[in-house]
Amino acid sequence: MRVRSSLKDVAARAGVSARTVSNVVNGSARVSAETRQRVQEAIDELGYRPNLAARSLRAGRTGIIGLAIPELHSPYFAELAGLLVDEARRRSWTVIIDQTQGDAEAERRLLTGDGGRVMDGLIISPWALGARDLTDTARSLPVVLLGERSPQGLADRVAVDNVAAADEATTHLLARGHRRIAAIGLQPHLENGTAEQRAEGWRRALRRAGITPRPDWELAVTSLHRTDGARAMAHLLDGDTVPDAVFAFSDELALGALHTAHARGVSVPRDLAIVGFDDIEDGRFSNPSLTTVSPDKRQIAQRALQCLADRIYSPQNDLPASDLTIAHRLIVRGTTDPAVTAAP
Amino acid sequence: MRVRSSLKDVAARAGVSARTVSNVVNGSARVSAETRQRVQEAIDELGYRPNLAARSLRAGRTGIIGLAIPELHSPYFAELAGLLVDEARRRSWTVIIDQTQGDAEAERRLLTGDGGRVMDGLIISPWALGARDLTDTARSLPVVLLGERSPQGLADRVAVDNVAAADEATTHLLARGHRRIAAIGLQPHLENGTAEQRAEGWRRALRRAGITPRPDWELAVTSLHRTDGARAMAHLLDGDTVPDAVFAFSDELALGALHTAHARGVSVPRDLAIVGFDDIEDGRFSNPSLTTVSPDKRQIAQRALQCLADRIYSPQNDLPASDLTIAHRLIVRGTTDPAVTAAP
DNA sequence: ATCGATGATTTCAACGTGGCAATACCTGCT
DNA sequence: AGCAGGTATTGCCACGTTGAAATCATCGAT
Repeated sequence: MRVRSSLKDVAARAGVSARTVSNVVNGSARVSAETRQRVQEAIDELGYRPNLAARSLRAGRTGIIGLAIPELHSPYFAELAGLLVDEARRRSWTVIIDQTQGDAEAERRLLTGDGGRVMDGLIISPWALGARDLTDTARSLPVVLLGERSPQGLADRVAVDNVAAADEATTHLLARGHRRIAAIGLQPHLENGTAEQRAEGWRRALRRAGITPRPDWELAVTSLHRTDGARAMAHLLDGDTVPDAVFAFSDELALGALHTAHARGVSVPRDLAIVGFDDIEDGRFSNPSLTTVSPDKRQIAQRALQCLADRIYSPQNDLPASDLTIAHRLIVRGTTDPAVTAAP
Repeated sequence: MRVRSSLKDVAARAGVSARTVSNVVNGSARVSAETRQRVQEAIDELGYRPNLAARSLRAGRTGIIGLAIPELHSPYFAELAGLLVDEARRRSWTVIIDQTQGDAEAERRLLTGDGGRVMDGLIISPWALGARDLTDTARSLPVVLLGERSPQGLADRVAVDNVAAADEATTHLLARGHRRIAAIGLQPHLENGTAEQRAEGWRRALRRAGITPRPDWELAVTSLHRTDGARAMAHLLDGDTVPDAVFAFSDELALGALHTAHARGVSVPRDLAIVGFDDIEDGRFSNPSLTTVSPDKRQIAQRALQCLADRIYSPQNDLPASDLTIAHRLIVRGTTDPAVTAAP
């Protein structure tokens, strides 16, 4: 049981050298049809499979890339991870997924490659780590950052234009006549700047409409889960002035807010409009369905892998860091437009 | 840039042999405090990291296990994957995730280890592949099946008691006075037997209550997504007799059904009660929140990894296949009980 | 018959690591 | 001084694969 045959075994059985077997497996050199067939038979009979560890040792590459995300159970990251795994397979790479849980130590450990280096490259969506922490790693390993920018210009970056997208979402609410618009999702405790950018877009849109953003309506959250959104919404509803619209920095926050509104008997979108961010599957099927900013996730996956491929296969590590802006669009659904009910 | 130092480099710098450096790294032999410190300094200065490919080649193990699931973007699998990754890290294993998309070829390719073997073991949740296909693989690689049973007894299996759980869910609906109970989620096109087991539990509960299960109320779906649930619900509402309750074989199906009910103006739970299966996060925050069968996902992750560990570290591959039944419980929420509204 | 060219196959070495056994060194004892 | 009984360190090899270069065979042209 659990027998493993090597090139040598196959070679012995086929009566050729190990190198010839290697050539057959890789198609790397010319091999006569006759020999090829004989070798192939031996391979099949022995059930030979190449040993990837040996191959990697020789080649200096593993064919494995890492994906570091805060958590896999959150729909946005799960969807993104799925797309990345697919896209990686298309390039015959395997993906190792690591969850950092927004833990700075975990993110750092991953980046420094503690305990050994397996990955040819790394795609990371940093939360706890600031851009400066990423600098060292990017020097020794191709790194693509999702969302966060690397100041030294050592790693590529793929992200949506958060300010513009948030502005657009807020402007949509303004256009529908809302004036008392709160924002949920600030994360002052994290190094990550994404939330602040979205807040900036929200403020910008309000100011343009002649409205002064209320600081007490910039609601901070610990994480981006539904519970946090629910709690923030409850807080808003308990306030002296109640908003007539909410821009949540993630769909999960938005869905949590929606749940609280429903539980408190606040009618959405009549008494309260809600816009989310991410366009996760659940938002399409919530009641009412969720208006949201939809980043082109497939594009994120494709671009991130393209960046990685460029660096991994580049002879010198002299590529300038690219900063790719991903397309996004506002999808109007039931939480801002009463006319929308059916699922797409 | 992108320099990699090896044991040899460290050895040269510290003025010792490569073997001694190896000893320091692994703590495998006695090394004098003085030497250890000198070596450690050299390691730090050079930023040495052990080469895992070489280590694997030598040891015959990679420290990597595979996780094959149909799709990562589906919340149930995403949550489960997250738990498995966590649990694996606790055992210092890394997880490679592969999505089979319910594609028989993909599942088979993965199992036969086409293109080389990296994994020390595999946890697979088979859809397209029947149990018999799994037999060959399990002979050469430790395999744990999630849900499906291996007939030859070659692979371990971890699953909930689907029949009992479905029976329980249906009995709950009966206890609340429902009589016209439909089932959504049959998958006659798949080899996977899970759906059929849940259908069996549903039929059993109905019969015990003196009700003959209507075959036209066993609704088949292509996949377990919200859309499929929405479509099935629409079909039911268009029928001559309309059910007063629905048991959906997954939470996603249930949420899709809930969405359609809402869109059609059917009040849940007053006119229609709904029970799902999986206890995904979204169900806790839907409006109303979703009654569901909750399998102990953490237990699934722990047990699956325990099985794998047992086989990987077992000197002979002579362990009998274990068949572990995972605990589950019915969580009653808003879609069956009007008294429940708030999120837990 | 000899040479060159082309194609097919082989030999050699090396990637970085850890198991094994050998060696060097030290301490205390007779 | 010689020797047993440690402890600390080292050299050699193999794991399975592939790049580079060498060898062998074949065939057509001179």
